[in-house]
Amino acid sequence: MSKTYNPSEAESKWYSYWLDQKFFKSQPNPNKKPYTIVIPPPNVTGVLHMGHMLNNTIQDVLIRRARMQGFEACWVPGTDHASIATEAKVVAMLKEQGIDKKSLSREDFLKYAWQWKEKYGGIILDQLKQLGASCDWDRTKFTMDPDLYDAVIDVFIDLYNKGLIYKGYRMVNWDPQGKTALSDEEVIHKEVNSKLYYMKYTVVEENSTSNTQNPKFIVVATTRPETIFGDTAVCVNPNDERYQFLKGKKVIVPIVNRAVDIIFDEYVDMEFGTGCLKVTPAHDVNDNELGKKHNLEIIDAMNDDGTMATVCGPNYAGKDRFAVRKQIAKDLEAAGLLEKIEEIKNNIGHSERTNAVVESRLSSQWFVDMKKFMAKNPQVLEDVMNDTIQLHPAKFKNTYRHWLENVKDWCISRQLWWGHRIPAWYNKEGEFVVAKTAEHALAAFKAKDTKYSGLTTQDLSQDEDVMDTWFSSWLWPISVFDTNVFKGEKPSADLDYYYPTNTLVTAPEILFFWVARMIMAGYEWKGQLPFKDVYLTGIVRDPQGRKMSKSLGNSPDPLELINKYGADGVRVGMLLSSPAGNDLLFDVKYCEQGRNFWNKLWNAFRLVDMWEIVDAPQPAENKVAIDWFTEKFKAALVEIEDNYNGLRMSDALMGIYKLVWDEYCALYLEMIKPEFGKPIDKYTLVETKAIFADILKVVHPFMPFITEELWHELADRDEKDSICIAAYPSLENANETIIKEADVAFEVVVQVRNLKNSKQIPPKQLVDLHIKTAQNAVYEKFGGLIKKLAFVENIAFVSEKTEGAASFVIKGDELFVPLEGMIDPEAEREKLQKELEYAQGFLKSVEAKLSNERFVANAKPEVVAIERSKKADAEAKIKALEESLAAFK
RNA sequence: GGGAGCUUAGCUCAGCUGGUUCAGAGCAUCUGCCUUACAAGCAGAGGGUCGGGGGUUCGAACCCCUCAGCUCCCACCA
Repeated sequence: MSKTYNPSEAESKWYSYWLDQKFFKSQPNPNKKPYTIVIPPPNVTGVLHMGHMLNNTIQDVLIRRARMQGFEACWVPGTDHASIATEAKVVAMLKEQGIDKKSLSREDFLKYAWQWKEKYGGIILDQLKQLGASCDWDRTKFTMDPDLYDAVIDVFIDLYNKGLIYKGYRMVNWDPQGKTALSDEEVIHKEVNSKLYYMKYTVVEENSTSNTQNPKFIVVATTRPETIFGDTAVCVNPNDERYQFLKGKKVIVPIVNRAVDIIFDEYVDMEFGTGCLKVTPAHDVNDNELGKKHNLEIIDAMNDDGTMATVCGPNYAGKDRFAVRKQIAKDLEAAGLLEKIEEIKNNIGHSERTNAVVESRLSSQWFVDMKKFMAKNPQVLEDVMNDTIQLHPAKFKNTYRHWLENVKDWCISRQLWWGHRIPAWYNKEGEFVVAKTAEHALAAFKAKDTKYSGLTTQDLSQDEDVMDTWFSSWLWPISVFDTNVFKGEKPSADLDYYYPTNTLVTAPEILFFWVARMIMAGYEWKGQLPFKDVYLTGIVRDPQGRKMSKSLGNSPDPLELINKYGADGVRVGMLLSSPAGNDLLFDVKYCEQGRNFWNKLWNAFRLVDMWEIVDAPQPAENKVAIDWFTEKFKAALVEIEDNYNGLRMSDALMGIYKLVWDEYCALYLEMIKPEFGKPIDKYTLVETKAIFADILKVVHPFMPFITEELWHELADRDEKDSICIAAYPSLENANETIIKEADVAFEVVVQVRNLKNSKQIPPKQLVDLHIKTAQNAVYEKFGGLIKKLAFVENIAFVSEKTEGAASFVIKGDELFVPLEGMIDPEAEREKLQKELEYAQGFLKSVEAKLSNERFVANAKPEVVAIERSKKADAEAKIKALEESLAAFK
């Protein structure tokens, strides 16, 4: 009864074994170099999706390989509190229970939020375990753990004290659904179909006696008629001939019936719309700039939830902005003040998290002064540009630079409760100090001025807002190891040892959100870069190239995939098609291929496992097979290593795949395989198992479970002897000679097999092989293997062409397979003739090159030498072919 | 509107500074095999004038120009 492999059983068995044995646990070890990865913390309440699968498989492959290579491998897991996303989920959950967030106190709301976090938090980490992720789980961190929370507060205070954080009343991106400010990076611009409304503004004539019967209008085009309540001017270009008559005039804003000034500014594009721009300083960034320049009044016409403000009057106040847009259009039409509506396409900002249409809104927010910050930390840009920090693929360097060179101040306050609360304290007059606690704040007030001497902590209230999630994640590579360093203390032993980390694996979408800012934080608080390599993964798409999304339902459930193909199969499936930085079109067929791969490995083991040992000398061809494979293995390993070093994970995997499938299974095992039921010599079996063990090691980072299973099947091992801590095979240069010789032998095998195939001779039917060559040695050395692989009975060296034989030419050697009666001489002749013509054509092109003086003079000597040897080879081949052919004449 | 990148076999992609192996890999396809490790397999085979055009060079998938198509990022034109 042959053994079978059950992936799910093996996966749970070996994963708990690894945990029990603490193989993933890491501590600073002065005798080893560290290899560190910090996980991009997934949302604490998230569930595993295909992007995580890809991302974490890559990290696990890297970390497992490093561990086997003798590094002190440390992969730190954790989760992110995801302020706005989590708060939105909790609000939705409460709503389902009939609870309105507004009815809750901050404390009560946070209680619910924490309950939610306890319930759903960490599910995703358990899912990662099913994938085989070898994280040091004892180091699991959460961005709102007390110490990490503290670190964020310390950082805020530190930056404030350094003058790098300021509070400002400014135009910010406002999410009316989340009712919070957003940073520029959280606004996604999408092209949408909009309407351009042409509205008539009546021109006020100074001389009121002039014809009121026939008032003059100017027409203003806008996509946002609902903001007319905030209009405080109409602007035209001073060079616009059409509107010169408006100088010093006022116009009446329709519906609102307010007279506003005409202002002139070159900002206005004469080509767009009518060349008249309504200016709404409270609701548009540009209008706001114009407002400042021309000293305009600011009228805020909208509430924080996107409904219209009371200033809009009873007909509109309290109604949603989009409803009012339509209503205004109607009302304008009714009043005869709407000239036309035009369909246009324009870009509208949407909230990254809630997808609500973002408003520009004036409000009081906290900002990080990025220009100052960058001036202080020029390495943030330099070290990426000079590859001290390497981005993979490198094309992202440009993107990175462009962003940094145009970086805007970072709005870090969010009008939410779930997050790190801003450590600013206000007195009743609204004056504030930044301090860690109310007590500190009180002291700070008192230190500022004696007029605060009567103040008590009761008089102080803390800022209601929390910070942008990324304001905690940017500390991640430091804060998972040490949080006191932000207080200005000496770095902990952990931080000193593990930092900087080695490789960060993440998505290009968060290059600015996260990667760039981690680099900033790294220099600011540790004086050092946070990682050396950044591997930017692509987006996982479906086979049609569409982004995987819940609404399309085109995303497979990762856990179902694991169930079906085994974690090993899915890991391989993810990486088979995933060059760094390119999107990958995911198809389950890759998982199938992955499953077939581990199945292949398993069957190879079954074969090796069933052989009985015989006490006999080792056959010569087995020795040759072992020698050959040993060199082949070295050569493959060098190539695989090179791919790893360039973080070309798919290429590394493909190298391993071919090593296992083509070289080890299809060739090596077939070479040494005894006849069915026959035993094998001891030496060969021992060697074969040793080779197998080395192969398992190389495969292990990609397929950890089955390799662990086979590691233990292959030999008796005690419980400390796991493949995940076994020493990775060392790199050695291969002896290319034997590899090249073997390639000639394999060419013979293929030719013989092909011959049988084309003549419909059963593959296992024995044939003879005659070889006409000047160099017998190679054929003698590999003769045994040729016989075995090609089912050849006798090999004879001949000096003349064999009659009645099929023939082929390899290099300058002629080979014959006598097949009396099965040969069509005419067909043979034609085949040889064709080959001859090809070879002659080839020779001609080589000769043309060599006879070109400029080639010989200009080309590198190596290149010329190569051409010369090509010429010699071609000539030898032609000679052999001609001889073969001559026999037919 | 600015910037980056892509176009190589039916599909997904390699091809590092122009010159062995330069036209490749995996999958798919076709042919023949249920040969006791594996049909989730074995043995073979076919398939591309490297998006079009022009140029530089002894030599171009690779460098330059140009045209066409696609993708992504950034950006406040109502």
